[in-house]
Amino acid sequence: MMRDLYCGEIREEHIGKRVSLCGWVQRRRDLGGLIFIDLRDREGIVQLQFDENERKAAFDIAFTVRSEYVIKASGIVARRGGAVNPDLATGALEVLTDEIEILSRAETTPFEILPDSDVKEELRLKYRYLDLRRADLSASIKFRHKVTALTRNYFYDNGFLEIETPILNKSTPEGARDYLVPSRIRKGCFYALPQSPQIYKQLLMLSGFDRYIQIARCFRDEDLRADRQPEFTQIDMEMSFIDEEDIMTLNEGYLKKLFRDLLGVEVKTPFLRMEYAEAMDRFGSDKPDLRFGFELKNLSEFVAGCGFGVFENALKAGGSVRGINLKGYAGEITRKTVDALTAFARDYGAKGLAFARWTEDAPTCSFAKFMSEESLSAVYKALDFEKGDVILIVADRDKVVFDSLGALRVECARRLGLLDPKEYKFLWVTKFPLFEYSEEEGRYQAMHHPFTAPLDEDMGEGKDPYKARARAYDIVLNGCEIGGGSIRIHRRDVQAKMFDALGITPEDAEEKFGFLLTAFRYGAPPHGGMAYGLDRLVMLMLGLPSIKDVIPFPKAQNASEPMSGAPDTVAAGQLDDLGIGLNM
RNA sequence: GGCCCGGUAGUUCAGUUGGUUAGAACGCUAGCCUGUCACGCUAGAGGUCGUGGGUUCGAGCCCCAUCCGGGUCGCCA
Repeated sequence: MMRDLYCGEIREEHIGKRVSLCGWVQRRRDLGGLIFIDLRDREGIVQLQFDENERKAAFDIAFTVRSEYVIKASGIVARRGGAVNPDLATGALEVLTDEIEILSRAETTPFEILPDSDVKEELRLKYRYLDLRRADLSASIKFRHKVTALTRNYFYDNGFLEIETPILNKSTPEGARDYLVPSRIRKGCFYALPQSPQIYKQLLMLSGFDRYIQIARCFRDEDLRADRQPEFTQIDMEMSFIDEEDIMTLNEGYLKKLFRDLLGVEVKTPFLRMEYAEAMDRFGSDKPDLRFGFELKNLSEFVAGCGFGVFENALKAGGSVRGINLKGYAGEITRKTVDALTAFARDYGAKGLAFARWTEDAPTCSFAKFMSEESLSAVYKALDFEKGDVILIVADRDKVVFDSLGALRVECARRLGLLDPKEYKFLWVTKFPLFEYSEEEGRYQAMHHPFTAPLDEDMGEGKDPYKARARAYDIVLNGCEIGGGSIRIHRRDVQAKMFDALGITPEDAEEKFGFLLTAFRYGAPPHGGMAYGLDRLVMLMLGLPSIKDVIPFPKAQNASEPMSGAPDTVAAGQLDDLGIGLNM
């Protein structure tokens, strides 16, 4: 029964040899007394040839074969009698088939199994097993395997141990919503699925496994996006007796090897490093895309008392006025485009967009008439505004200014075709704020997580803890956060201060994280680590628009799985076993 | 929860100002064809225009409601 080799593996060296192949019928071409079948398996396609005059029995079976039938075929490999197909690795060869067995018939599939077929995602997900037969999707899944294999090997070679952490965990309701799993043995109690293996990997450090790696499934019950699934995979690592530099250097080596071996792309190391504050100031984002310019300029000092109410009010409210210059793109960024960009900026909270466009002798400016001439020329000068340019300005709270301008510079680059998916710009963003204020909750929250160590220089007497920066770092690729991590707190007193600053009482801390705090009593090494979003990383490497394209069985936007229908209701008896009653 | 886009044959889509029997391509079925590879030629089958209501002599098209899908903002320590 066993095949001799994969269809896509047949080469010149097999000419004259007899082979047995198994696969799916991609296409049948019936020329009368001659039939060709393209046979497909996971490694590719080869052409089977059936000649009525020479091999009548096989020909008669081939006549009845239809698309997606599963067949076994045997015959002699030969050079093609007709033209070569340059699009196939096997394009100069064919198998003169004398034996064919239909292993399974197939109904007409709901969509054609073609590499470039453009089918609604809903249908693709419902019949995902058919979608996975398509060459482009199956190539992505195979590529993903290569990434995980290389990843394991790289970290194994560097002394890392792969260790599994639990899936059924205690819920620690900081951060994202947990997926909960009811306990039958302890009715009324719930496990939570891990949002990350964070606490367990830290405990592994306390246990002495000083280099840990895991390719870990993680779960977050939040809304989906093109780059966000409720169930996703992290490349998760942790190390002891190291600092930021050690982790960054090791991971630069990893990414360099990953991109060289799997994409043939040489990336320069060390990567550029930029503090969070600089990233925000220059790019309005903590994950700036460095493939293009359009940097933000702070115009606040030039527009104080300028006469334009919108600008002045933003400053009075403690905000800022900032702008970008789309240098030389006045031709492409038309007035109509500016209107579209204004609508775009509104999505990010901006109330409007001040702009100036200079195509003719003098600029067209949306705010010149409200401003003193000195202020206007100061603004133009600060932005280096010249003929051929378009400038866009937002005045608001800093958060809105950064969010909207940060998004605008990327949107403009996208519209101008400046985003080359084959260009890879890596960046470490460092020294994130330790805390961020949540307006919804009315309190400070940990920006990374509550186990992140503060910078030594930001601690101590008289320092405002809420201005402290963290020993946290993100690795950014082309404007996308592909990973992040931090040096962790390994001293109980510092951890206690951290909880105190977060408004978590010692009793709450004990209740939620007591086991970790207790563990710190018995000798904790300095440690830190990071984690990559594997799905995003693979998506970016392949230049694909969605992580669904690199996940075999992804969830749809409503977090359901269209093929199986999960999530679904369960029998009343199952709920009784769990002591659960529904209240809907 | 907000905003944007979409739902017409198995698939991808077109469908004019509201007007005769809703079209095309691919796929499917049958026939012919010995060098195709997106084979070709001929013929054929295939439709709850997402659903419900309304306006109208007449609705795929207009109005209201609703369901489903995608993207995005909020959200995602």
